[in-house]
Amino acid sequence: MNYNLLLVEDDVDLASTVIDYLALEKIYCDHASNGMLAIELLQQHQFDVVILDINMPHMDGISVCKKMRELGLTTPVIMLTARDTLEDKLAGFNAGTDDYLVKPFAMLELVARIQVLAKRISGQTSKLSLYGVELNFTAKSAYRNNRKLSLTPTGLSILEILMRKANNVISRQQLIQNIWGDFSPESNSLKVHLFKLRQQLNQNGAPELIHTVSGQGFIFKSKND
Amino acid sequence: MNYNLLLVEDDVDLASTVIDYLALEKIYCDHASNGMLAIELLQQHQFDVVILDINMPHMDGISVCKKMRELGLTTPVIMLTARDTLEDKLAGFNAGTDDYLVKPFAMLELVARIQVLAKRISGQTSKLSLYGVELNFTAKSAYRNNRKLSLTPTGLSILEILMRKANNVISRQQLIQNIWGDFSPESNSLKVHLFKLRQQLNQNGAPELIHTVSGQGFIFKSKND
DNA sequence: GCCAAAATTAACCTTGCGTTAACCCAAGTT
DNA sequence: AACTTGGGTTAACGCAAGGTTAATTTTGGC
Repeated sequence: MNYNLLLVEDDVDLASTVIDYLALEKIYCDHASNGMLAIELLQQHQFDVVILDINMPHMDGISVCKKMRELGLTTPVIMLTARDTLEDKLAGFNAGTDDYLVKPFAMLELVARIQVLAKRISGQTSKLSLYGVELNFTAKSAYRNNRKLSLTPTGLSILEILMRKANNVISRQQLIQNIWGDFSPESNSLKVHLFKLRQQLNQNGAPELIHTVSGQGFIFKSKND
Repeated sequence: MNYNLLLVEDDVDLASTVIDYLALEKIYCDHASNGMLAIELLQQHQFDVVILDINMPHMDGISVCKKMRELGLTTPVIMLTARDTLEDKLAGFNAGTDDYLVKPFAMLELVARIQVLAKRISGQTSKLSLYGVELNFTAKSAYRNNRKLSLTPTGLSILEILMRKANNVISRQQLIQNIWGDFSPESNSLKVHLFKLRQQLNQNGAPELIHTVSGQGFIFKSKND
Protein backbone atom coordinates (compact mmCIF):
# COMPACT_ATOMS: atom_id res chain seq x y z
CA MET A 1 0.00 0.00 0.00
CA ASN A 2 3.07 2.21 0.07
CA TYR A 3 2.70 3.88 3.40
CA ASN A 4 5.37 6.04 4.90
CA LEU A 5 6.11 5.36 8.56
CA LEU A 6 8.44 6.50 11.27
CA LEU A 7 9.57 4.05 13.94
CA VAL A 8 10.98 5.60 17.11
CA GLU A 9 12.81 2.88 19.02
CA ASP A 10 16.13 2.73 20.89
CA ASP A 11 16.50 -1.03 20.65
CA VAL A 12 18.26 -1.35 17.31
CA ASP A 13 17.64 -5.09 17.01
CA LEU A 14 13.91 -4.76 17.46
CA ALA A 15 13.87 -1.81 15.12
CA SER A 16 15.53 -3.62 12.27
CA THR A 17 13.29 -6.66 12.74
CA VAL A 18 10.23 -4.47 12.41
CA ILE A 19 11.60 -2.52 9.47
CA ASP A 20 12.54 -5.67 7.61
CA TYR A 21 9.16 -7.20 8.14
CA LEU A 22 7.31 -4.08 7.08
CA ALA A 23 9.46 -3.93 3.96
CA LEU A 24 8.05 -7.33 2.96
CA GLU A 25 4.58 -5.80 3.22
CA LYS A 26 5.72 -2.95 0.99
CA ILE A 27 5.51 -0.51 3.87
CA TYR A 28 8.41 1.87 3.96
CA CYS A 29 9.61 2.67 7.45
CA ASP A 30 12.10 5.28 8.60
CA HIS A 31 13.89 4.95 11.93
CA ALA A 32 14.77 7.34 14.73
CA SER A 33 16.66 6.03 17.72
CA ASN A 34 15.58 8.78 20.10
CA GLY A 35 12.81 11.29 20.70
CA MET A 36 14.71 14.42 19.70
CA LEU A 37 15.56 13.03 16.33
CA ALA A 38 11.98 11.84 15.88
CA ILE A 39 10.54 15.31 16.47
CA GLU A 40 13.03 16.74 14.00
CA LEU A 41 12.16 14.23 11.30
CA LEU A 42 8.45 14.72 11.88
CA GLN A 43 8.79 18.42 11.24
CA GLN A 44 10.70 17.86 8.04
CA HIS A 45 8.77 15.03 6.45
CA GLN A 46 5.22 13.86 6.17
CA PHE A 47 4.53 10.43 7.69
CA ASP A 48 1.32 8.45 7.65
CA VAL A 49 1.83 6.85 11.07
CA VAL A 50 4.42 7.05 13.86
CA ILE A 51 5.29 4.00 15.95
CA LEU A 52 6.61 5.11 19.28
CA ASP A 53 8.32 3.01 21.94
CA ILE A 54 7.19 4.18 25.34
CA ASN A 55 10.35 3.15 27.14
CA MET A 56 13.35 5.06 25.87
CA PRO A 57 16.25 6.84 27.59
CA HIS A 58 16.32 10.66 27.74
CA MET A 59 12.89 11.30 26.25
CA ASP A 60 10.20 8.65 26.73
CA GLY A 61 7.41 7.93 24.26
CA ILE A 62 4.74 9.79 26.20
CA SER A 63 6.82 12.96 26.18
CA VAL A 64 7.50 12.65 22.48
CA CYS A 65 3.80 12.24 21.79
CA LYS A 66 2.88 15.21 23.96
CA LYS A 67 5.52 17.33 22.30
CA MET A 68 4.22 16.33 18.87
CA ARG A 69 0.69 17.41 19.70
CA GLU A 70 1.95 20.67 21.17
CA LEU A 71 3.73 21.37 17.93
CA GLY A 72 0.52 20.72 16.04
CA LEU A 73 1.68 17.48 14.46
CA THR A 74 -1.43 15.37 14.02
CA THR A 75 0.19 12.24 12.62
CA PRO A 76 -1.45 9.15 14.19
CA VAL A 77 0.65 7.48 16.89
CA ILE A 78 0.88 3.79 17.81
CA MET A 79 2.53 3.32 21.19
CA LEU A 80 4.68 0.28 22.00
CA THR A 81 5.00 -0.78 25.62
CA ALA A 82 6.35 -3.69 27.60
CA ARG A 83 3.76 -3.42 30.34
CA ASP A 84 0.04 -3.89 30.03
CA THR A 85 -1.21 -1.63 32.82
CA LEU A 86 -4.20 0.61 32.60
CA GLU A 87 -2.34 3.68 33.88
CA ASP A 88 0.20 3.39 31.11
CA LYS A 89 -2.51 3.22 28.51
CA LEU A 90 -4.49 6.11 29.93
CA ALA A 91 -1.36 8.24 30.14
CA GLY A 92 -0.73 7.44 26.49
CA PHE A 93 -4.23 8.32 25.37
CA ASN A 94 -4.04 11.51 27.37
CA ALA A 95 -0.87 12.46 25.57
CA GLY A 96 -2.63 12.05 22.24
CA THR A 97 -1.88 8.47 21.32
CA ASP A 98 -4.18 6.76 18.84
CA ASP A 99 -3.42 3.12 19.49
CA TYR A 100 -1.51 0.77 21.69
CA LEU A 101 0.49 -2.41 21.33
CA VAL A 102 2.02 -4.53 24.09
CA LYS A 103 5.40 -6.18 23.54
CA PRO A 104 5.90 -8.81 22.39
CA PHE A 105 3.46 -8.22 19.57
CA ALA A 106 2.66 -10.04 16.36
CA MET A 107 3.79 -8.36 13.20
CA LEU A 108 0.52 -9.10 11.53
CA GLU A 109 -1.32 -7.19 14.20
CA LEU A 110 1.01 -4.25 13.87
CA VAL A 111 0.47 -4.17 10.14
CA ALA A 112 -3.28 -4.35 10.60
CA ARG A 113 -3.29 -1.45 13.03
CA ILE A 114 -1.05 0.61 10.79
CA GLN A 115 -3.44 0.10 7.93
CA VAL A 116 -6.45 1.11 9.97
CA LEU A 117 -4.85 4.36 11.03
CA ALA A 118 -3.34 5.22 7.69
CA LYS A 119 -6.58 4.58 5.86
CA ARG A 120 -8.61 6.70 8.21
CA ILE A 121 -6.38 9.72 7.89
CA SER A 122 -5.92 9.76 4.17
CA GLY A 123 -9.70 9.42 3.89
CA GLN A 124 -9.23 8.33 0.33
CA THR A 125 -12.63 6.82 -0.13
CA SER A 126 -14.16 6.77 -3.55
CA LYS A 127 -17.59 6.41 -2.02
CA LEU A 128 -19.55 8.59 0.35
CA SER A 129 -22.66 7.15 1.93
CA LEU A 130 -25.01 8.72 4.43
CA TYR A 131 -28.69 8.43 5.31
CA GLY A 132 -29.32 6.17 2.37
CA VAL A 133 -27.65 8.47 -0.12
CA GLU A 134 -24.67 7.04 -1.90
CA LEU A 135 -22.20 9.14 -3.82
CA ASN A 136 -19.75 7.59 -6.21
CA PHE A 137 -16.87 9.84 -7.13
CA THR A 138 -15.22 7.71 -9.73
CA ALA A 139 -18.48 7.02 -11.55
CA LYS A 140 -19.78 10.51 -10.82
CA SER A 141 -23.13 9.12 -9.91
CA ALA A 142 -25.46 9.22 -6.95
CA TYR A 143 -28.16 6.98 -5.59
CA ARG A 144 -30.84 7.28 -2.97
CA ASN A 145 -32.07 4.00 -1.56
CA ASN A 146 -30.56 2.34 -4.61
CA ARG A 147 -32.54 4.51 -7.01
CA LYS A 148 -30.26 6.33 -9.39
CA LEU A 149 -30.51 10.10 -9.38
CA SER A 150 -30.07 12.02 -12.57
CA LEU A 151 -27.94 14.93 -11.53
CA THR A 152 -26.04 17.54 -13.46
CA PRO A 153 -22.35 18.11 -12.66
CA THR A 154 -23.10 21.10 -10.44
CA GLY A 155 -25.96 19.27 -8.77
CA LEU A 156 -23.54 16.51 -7.90
CA SER A 157 -20.94 18.87 -6.56
CA ILE A 158 -23.48 20.67 -4.39
CA LEU A 159 -24.53 17.31 -2.98
CA GLU A 160 -20.92 16.40 -2.32
CA ILE A 161 -20.19 19.66 -0.51
CA LEU A 162 -23.26 19.26 1.67
CA MET A 163 -22.60 15.59 2.42
CA ARG A 164 -18.98 16.12 3.32
CA LYS A 165 -20.11 18.60 5.93
CA ALA A 166 -23.23 16.69 6.93
CA ASN A 167 -24.92 18.07 10.03
CA ASN A 168 -23.15 21.37 9.59
CA VAL A 169 -24.79 24.45 8.19
CA ILE A 170 -23.16 25.65 4.99
CA SER A 171 -23.80 29.26 4.16
CA ARG A 172 -24.81 30.38 0.68
CA GLN A 173 -21.45 32.10 0.41
CA GLN A 174 -19.52 28.93 1.23
CA LEU A 175 -21.49 27.00 -1.34
CA ILE A 176 -20.96 29.62 -4.03
CA GLN A 177 -17.29 29.81 -3.20
CA ASN A 178 -16.92 26.06 -3.48
CA ILE A 179 -18.82 25.70 -6.71
CA TRP A 180 -17.76 28.69 -8.74
CA GLY A 181 -14.72 30.04 -6.94
CA ASP A 182 -14.26 33.75 -6.97
CA PHE A 183 -16.62 34.67 -9.76
CA SER A 184 -20.12 33.40 -9.60
CA PRO A 185 -23.34 33.95 -11.54
CA GLU A 186 -25.23 37.05 -10.54
CA SER A 187 -28.71 35.64 -10.41
CA ASN A 188 -30.53 32.96 -8.54
CA SER A 189 -28.66 30.15 -10.21
CA LEU A 190 -27.83 28.49 -6.90
CA LYS A 191 -31.49 28.43 -5.91
CA VAL A 192 -32.38 26.71 -9.15
CA HIS A 193 -29.65 24.13 -8.79
CA LEU A 194 -30.75 23.39 -5.26
CA PHE A 195 -34.32 23.08 -6.35
CA LYS A 196 -33.46 20.54 -9.00
CA LEU A 197 -31.19 18.64 -6.65
CA ARG A 198 -33.91 18.39 -4.02
CA GLN A 199 -36.37 17.35 -6.68
CA GLN A 200 -34.16 14.40 -7.52
CA LEU A 201 -33.49 13.48 -3.91
CA ASN A 202 -37.09 13.62 -2.78
CA GLN A 203 -38.78 11.47 -5.39
CA ASN A 204 -41.47 9.10 -4.13
CA GLY A 205 -42.00 11.22 -1.05
CA ALA A 206 -38.61 10.41 0.45
CA PRO A 207 -37.95 12.68 3.42
CA GLU A 208 -36.07 15.93 2.89
CA LEU A 209 -32.35 15.74 3.56
CA ILE A 210 -31.27 19.21 2.50
CA HIS A 211 -32.81 21.54 5.04
CA THR A 212 -32.87 25.29 4.84
CA VAL A 213 -31.82 27.17 7.93
CA SER A 214 -33.35 30.52 7.28
CA GLY A 215 -30.85 33.33 7.17
CA GLN A 216 -27.99 30.90 7.77
CA GLY A 217 -27.67 28.47 4.91
CA PHE A 218 -28.31 24.81 4.22
CA ILE A 219 -27.65 21.61 6.10
CA PHE A 220 -27.58 17.98 5.05
CA LYS A 221 -29.09 15.84 7.80
CA SER A 222 -31.89 13.44 8.53
CA LYS A 223 -35.05 14.91 9.95
CA ASN A 224 -35.00 13.32 13.37
CA ASP A 225 -31.56 14.55 14.35
CA MET B 1 -17.90 15.39 25.14
CA ASN B 2 -21.50 14.58 24.44
CA TYR B 3 -20.85 11.80 22.01
CA ASN B 4 -23.50 9.64 20.49
CA LEU B 5 -22.75 5.92 20.52
CA LEU B 6 -24.36 2.67 19.58
CA LEU B 7 -23.67 -0.45 21.62
CA VAL B 8 -24.46 -3.74 19.91
CA GLU B 9 -24.53 -6.44 22.56
CA ASP B 10 -26.84 -9.37 23.26
CA ASP B 11 -25.91 -9.64 26.93
CA VAL B 12 -28.40 -7.21 28.44
CA ASP B 13 -26.66 -7.08 31.79
CA LEU B 14 -23.33 -6.12 30.31
CA ALA B 15 -25.06 -3.63 28.05
CA SER B 16 -26.77 -1.78 30.84
CA THR B 17 -23.59 -1.71 32.91
CA VAL B 18 -21.74 -0.09 30.04
CA ILE B 19 -24.56 2.33 29.25
CA ASP B 20 -24.87 3.42 32.87
CA TYR B 21 -21.18 4.00 33.18
CA LEU B 22 -20.97 5.96 29.96
CA ALA B 23 -23.88 8.09 31.09
CA LEU B 24 -21.76 9.21 34.03
CA GLU B 25 -19.15 10.35 31.53
CA LYS B 26 -21.84 12.30 29.68
CA ILE B 27 -21.62 9.92 26.77
CA TYR B 28 -25.01 9.02 25.40
CA CYS B 29 -25.26 5.41 24.29
CA ASP B 30 -28.03 3.71 22.34
CA HIS B 31 -28.42 -0.06 22.46
CA ALA B 32 -29.15 -2.74 19.87
CA SER B 33 -29.44 -6.33 21.02
CA ASN B 34 -28.70 -7.85 17.64
CA GLY B 35 -26.92 -7.17 14.39
CA MET B 36 -30.00 -6.63 12.21
CA LEU B 37 -31.33 -3.94 14.47
CA ALA B 38 -27.90 -2.35 14.62
CA ILE B 39 -27.64 -2.04 10.85
CA GLU B 40 -31.09 -0.53 10.74
CA LEU B 41 -30.30 2.05 13.40
CA LEU B 42 -27.02 2.91 11.74
CA GLN B 43 -28.78 3.73 8.53
CA GLN B 44 -31.28 5.95 10.23
CA HIS B 45 -29.13 7.87 12.68
CA GLN B 46 -25.65 9.19 12.84
CA PHE B 47 -23.40 7.80 15.55
CA ASP B 48 -19.90 8.83 16.47
CA VAL B 49 -18.72 5.32 17.36
CA VAL B 50 -20.17 1.80 17.34
CA ILE B 51 -19.22 -0.71 20.00
CA LEU B 52 -19.73 -4.18 18.64
CA ASP B 53 -19.67 -7.46 20.52
CA ILE B 54 -18.02 -10.08 18.38
CA ASN B 55 -19.88 -13.01 19.86
CA MET B 56 -23.61 -12.77 19.22
CA PRO B 57 -26.24 -15.24 18.05
CA HIS B 58 -27.58 -15.06 14.46
CA MET B 59 -25.25 -12.34 13.22
CA ASP B 60 -21.82 -12.03 14.80
CA GLY B 61 -19.89 -8.80 15.18
CA ILE B 62 -17.58 -9.45 12.27
CA SER B 63 -20.51 -9.89 9.90
CA VAL B 64 -22.16 -6.75 11.18
CA CYS B 65 -18.97 -4.80 10.63
CA LYS B 66 -18.50 -6.21 7.13
CA LYS B 67 -22.09 -5.44 6.26
CA MET B 68 -21.67 -1.89 7.54
CA ARG B 69 -18.67 -1.26 5.32
CA GLU B 70 -20.43 -2.79 2.33
CA LEU B 71 -23.27 -0.36 2.87
CA GLY B 72 -20.79 2.49 2.93
CA LEU B 73 -21.24 3.24 6.63
CA THR B 74 -17.93 4.61 7.81
CA THR B 75 -18.71 5.01 11.51
CA PRO B 76 -15.68 3.89 13.55
CA VAL B 77 -16.07 0.46 15.18
CA ILE B 78 -14.67 -0.83 18.47
CA MET B 79 -14.91 -4.59 18.70
CA LEU B 80 -15.47 -6.44 21.97
CA THR B 81 -14.23 -10.01 22.30
CA ALA B 82 -13.75 -12.60 24.99
CA ARG B 83 -10.70 -14.15 23.38
CA ASP B 84 -7.36 -12.54 22.76
CA THR B 85 -6.24 -14.45 19.70
CA LEU B 86 -4.48 -12.98 16.75
CA GLU B 87 -6.81 -14.54 14.21
CA ASP B 88 -9.80 -12.92 15.82
CA LYS B 89 -8.14 -9.54 15.69
CA LEU B 90 -7.02 -9.90 12.11
CA ALA B 91 -10.46 -11.02 11.06
CA GLY B 92 -11.86 -7.94 12.75
CA PHE B 93 -9.43 -5.55 11.14
CA ASN B 94 -10.11 -7.14 7.80
CA ALA B 95 -13.79 -6.56 8.23
CA GLY B 96 -13.13 -2.87 8.81
CA THR B 97 -12.83 -2.64 12.58
CA ASP B 98 -10.96 0.33 14.00
CA ASP B 99 -10.14 -0.86 17.46
CA TYR B 100 -10.27 -3.82 19.75
CA LEU B 101 -11.01 -4.52 23.39
CA VAL B 102 -10.72 -7.84 25.21
CA LYS B 103 -13.29 -8.74 27.86
CA PRO B 104 -13.15 -8.11 30.71
CA PHE B 105 -12.07 -4.55 30.02
CA ALA B 106 -11.70 -1.47 32.17
CA MET B 107 -14.33 1.19 31.61
CA LEU B 108 -11.69 3.87 31.69
CA GLU B 109 -9.93 2.27 28.79
CA LEU B 110 -13.14 1.99 26.81
CA VAL B 111 -13.84 5.65 27.40
CA ALA B 112 -10.32 6.59 26.35
CA ARG B 113 -10.60 4.61 23.13
CA ILE B 114 -14.02 6.03 22.38
CA GLN B 115 -12.65 9.50 22.75
CA VAL B 116 -9.74 8.85 20.44
CA LEU B 117 -12.04 7.60 17.70
CA ALA B 118 -14.81 10.11 18.20
CA LYS B 119 -12.42 13.02 18.26
CA ARG B 120 -11.02 12.13 14.89
CA ILE B 121 -14.43 12.11 13.29
CA SER B 122 -16.53 14.74 14.97
CA GLY B 123 -13.62 16.91 15.99
CA GLN B 124 -15.33 19.60 13.96
CA THR B 125 -18.64 20.04 15.73
CA SER B 126 -18.63 22.55 18.52
CA LYS B 127 -21.31 22.46 21.15
CA LEU B 128 -22.25 24.29 24.30
CA SER B 129 -24.31 22.45 26.87
CA LEU B 130 -25.70 23.75 30.15
CA TYR B 131 -28.66 22.97 32.40
CA GLY B 132 -30.15 20.68 29.79
CA VAL B 133 -29.88 23.24 27.03
CA GLU B 134 -27.67 22.23 24.17
CA LEU B 135 -26.41 24.67 21.60
CA ASN B 136 -24.95 23.33 18.41
CA PHE B 137 -22.97 25.97 16.55
CA THR B 138 -22.20 24.02 13.44
CA ALA B 139 -25.82 23.04 12.95
CA LYS B 140 -27.03 26.40 14.25
CA SER B 141 -29.64 24.66 16.32
CA ALA B 142 -30.61 24.42 19.98
CA TYR B 143 -32.28 21.78 22.12
CA ARG B 144 -33.73 21.68 25.59
CA ASN B 145 -33.92 18.22 27.12
CA ASN B 146 -33.53 16.84 23.61
CA ARG B 147 -36.52 18.78 22.32
CA LYS B 148 -35.59 20.92 19.37
CA LEU B 149 -36.25 24.63 19.75
CA SER B 150 -37.32 26.61 16.75
CA LEU B 151 -35.32 29.77 17.04
CA THR B 152 -34.69 32.64 14.69
CA PRO B 153 -31.10 33.74 14.03
CA THR B 154 -31.34 36.55 16.58
CA GLY B 155 -33.02 34.28 19.10
CA LEU B 156 -30.13 31.89 18.77
CA SER B 157 -27.55 34.59 19.15
CA ILE B 158 -29.24 35.96 22.27
CA LEU B 159 -29.23 32.48 23.75
CA GLU B 160 -25.58 32.08 22.88
CA ILE B 161 -24.61 35.36 24.51
CA LEU B 162 -26.49 34.53 27.67
CA MET B 163 -25.16 30.98 27.87
CA ARG B 164 -21.57 32.01 27.31
CA LYS B 165 -21.85 34.27 30.34
CA ALA B 166 -24.09 31.96 32.33
CA ASN B 167 -24.57 32.99 35.96
CA ASN B 168 -23.52 36.54 35.15
CA VAL B 169 -25.91 39.41 34.63
CA ILE B 170 -25.85 40.80 31.10
CA SER B 171 -27.18 44.34 30.75
CA ARG B 172 -29.60 45.31 28.01
CA GLN B 173 -26.86 47.49 26.55
CA GLN B 174 -24.40 44.60 26.34
CA LEU B 175 -27.00 42.46 24.63
CA ILE B 176 -27.90 45.15 22.12
CA GLN B 177 -24.25 45.84 21.44
CA ASN B 178 -23.58 42.16 20.81
CA ILE B 179 -26.56 41.58 18.57
CA TRP B 180 -26.78 44.72 16.48
CA GLY B 181 -23.44 46.42 16.98
CA ASP B 182 -23.45 50.17 17.04
CA PHE B 183 -26.82 50.77 15.46
CA SER B 184 -29.81 49.09 16.93
CA PRO B 185 -33.57 49.25 16.46
CA GLU B 186 -35.31 52.05 18.30
CA SER B 187 -38.22 50.16 19.71
CA ASN B 188 -38.78 47.23 22.02
CA SER B 189 -37.39 44.71 19.58
CA LEU B 190 -35.14 43.13 22.17
CA LYS B 191 -38.05 42.56 24.51
CA VAL B 192 -39.94 40.79 21.78
CA HIS B 193 -36.99 38.60 20.88
CA LEU B 194 -36.49 37.67 24.50
CA PHE B 195 -40.13 36.87 24.88
CA LYS B 196 -40.09 34.53 21.92
CA LEU B 197 -36.88 32.92 23.10
CA ARG B 198 -38.30 32.26 26.55
CA GLN B 199 -41.46 30.93 24.97
CA GLN B 200 -39.41 28.33 23.15
CA LEU B 201 -37.28 27.45 26.17
CA ASN B 202 -40.14 27.08 28.60
CA GLN B 203 -42.46 24.77 26.72
CA ASN B 204 -44.14 22.04 28.75
CA GLY B 205 -43.67 24.02 31.93
CA ALA B 206 -39.90 23.67 31.96
CA PRO B 207 -38.40 25.96 34.59
CA GLU B 208 -37.28 29.45 33.60
CA LEU B 209 -33.60 29.78 32.76
CA ILE B 210 -33.45 33.38 31.60
CA HIS B 211 -34.11 35.45 34.69
CA THR B 212 -34.69 39.17 34.74
CA VAL B 213 -32.73 41.21 37.23
CA SER B 214 -34.77 44.35 37.47
CA GLY B 215 -32.94 47.43 36.33
CA GLN B 216 -29.80 45.40 35.68
CA GLY B 217 -30.37 43.01 32.84
CA PHE B 218 -30.72 39.29 32.34
CA ILE B 219 -29.02 36.20 33.67
CA PHE B 220 -28.92 32.63 32.42
CA LYS B 221 -28.94 30.26 35.39
CA SER B 222 -30.88 27.39 36.87
CA LYS B 223 -33.42 28.26 39.53
CA ASN B 224 -31.76 26.65 42.52
CA ASP B 225 -28.42 28.38 42.07
C1' DG C 1 -22.18 24.41 -37.33
C1' DC C 2 -25.71 21.25 -35.04
C1' DC C 3 -27.79 19.30 -31.26
C1' DA C 4 -28.65 17.98 -26.57
C1' DA C 5 -27.54 18.82 -21.98
C1' DA C 6 -26.51 22.06 -18.63
C1' DA C 7 -26.36 26.62 -16.78
C1' DT C 8 -28.15 30.99 -16.26
C1' DT C 9 -31.55 34.45 -16.17
C1' DA C 10 -35.84 36.70 -15.09
C1' DA C 11 -40.37 36.82 -13.26
C1' DC C 12 -43.33 35.59 -9.90
C1' DC C 13 -45.03 33.38 -5.63
C1' DT C 14 -44.59 32.12 -0.71
C1' DT C 15 -42.74 32.19 3.80
C1' DG C 16 -40.87 33.91 7.82
C1' DC C 17 -37.90 37.25 10.34
C1' DG C 18 -37.49 41.66 12.46
C1' DT C 19 -39.51 45.74 13.76
C1' DT C 20 -43.01 48.43 15.36
C1' DA C 21 -46.66 50.07 18.25
C1' DA C 22 -50.13 49.37 21.35
C1' DC C 23 -51.64 47.44 25.47
C1' DC C 24 -51.24 44.99 30.06
C1' DC C 25 -49.61 44.44 34.65
C1' DA C 26 -47.27 45.19 39.06
C1' DA C 27 -44.60 47.98 42.11
C1' DG C 28 -43.05 52.24 43.61
C1' DT C 29 -43.77 57.38 43.89
C1' DT C 30 -46.09 61.59 44.69
C1' DA D 1 -55.88 57.38 43.86
C1' DA D 2 -53.38 58.97 39.77
C1' DC D 3 -48.89 58.77 37.67
C1' DT D 4 -44.49 56.78 36.48
C1' DT D 5 -41.39 53.06 35.48
C1' DG D 6 -39.75 48.57 34.06
C1' DG D 7 -41.03 44.87 32.13
C1' DG D 8 -44.20 41.25 29.53
C1' DT D 9 -47.54 40.06 25.75
C1' DT D 10 -49.76 40.39 21.32
C1' DA D 11 -50.86 41.39 16.60
C1' DA D 12 -49.81 43.68 12.30
C1' DC D 13 -46.90 45.04 8.59
C1' DG D 14 -43.00 45.39 5.36
C1' DC D 15 -39.34 43.39 3.41
C1' DA D 16 -35.91 40.17 2.46
C1' DA D 17 -34.99 35.35 1.87
C1' DG D 18 -36.31 31.35 -0.12
C1' DG D 19 -38.95 28.37 -3.67
C1' DT D 20 -40.89 27.50 -8.28
C1' DT D 21 -41.30 27.75 -13.15
C1' DA D 22 -40.28 28.71 -17.82
C1' DA D 23 -37.61 30.83 -21.25
C1' DT D 24 -33.09 31.81 -22.95
C1' DT D 25 -28.14 31.33 -23.40
C1' DT D 26 -23.93 28.67 -23.06
C1' DT D 27 -21.30 24.58 -23.45
C1' DG D 28 -19.31 20.54 -25.30
C1' DG D 29 -19.39 16.45 -28.20
C1' DC D 30 -19.95 15.10 -32.99
